[in-house]
Amino acid sequence: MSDSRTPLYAISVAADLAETSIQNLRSYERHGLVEPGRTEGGTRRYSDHDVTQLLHIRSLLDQGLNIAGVQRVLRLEAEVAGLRASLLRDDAGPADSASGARDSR
DNA sequence: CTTCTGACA
DNA sequence: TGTCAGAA
Repeated sequence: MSDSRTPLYAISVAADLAETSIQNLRSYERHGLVEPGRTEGGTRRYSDHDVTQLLHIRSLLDQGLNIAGVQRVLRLEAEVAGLRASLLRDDAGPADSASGARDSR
C-alpha cells in the first residue's frame, strides 16, 4: 500500500507545497498541529499526509480560526476518520461498536 | 538544516 | 495571536 504517511519532503519543500514559510511550519509543529518524522540528522521529513494536513491548517487559519481551533478541527477529523474506518471495516458488523471513540484526550 | 529571541499587525 | 526576520 502506498503509505501516505511515508516521509518524503524536507521542510523547505513542504513549505513550498503548503504555500507557507518554514518558520510557520515549525510553529505549527510547536503547537502540535502536525508531527512530521525526523531523520537521523534531526531534520524534519514531511509526508504526503502531512502536506495535505498543512494545506488544511492554512485553510482553517485563513478562515479565521486560531491555532487552538485548528488543533480542535484536526483532532475531530482524525476521530471521524477513525470512526469511518471502523464503520466500513467489515460488513459482518462490528461486534463491539463501543470500540470507537475511547480516549478523546 | 536547527533552535531561540525579537518585533509587528 | 500569528507571522516574519535575524542570529547562533
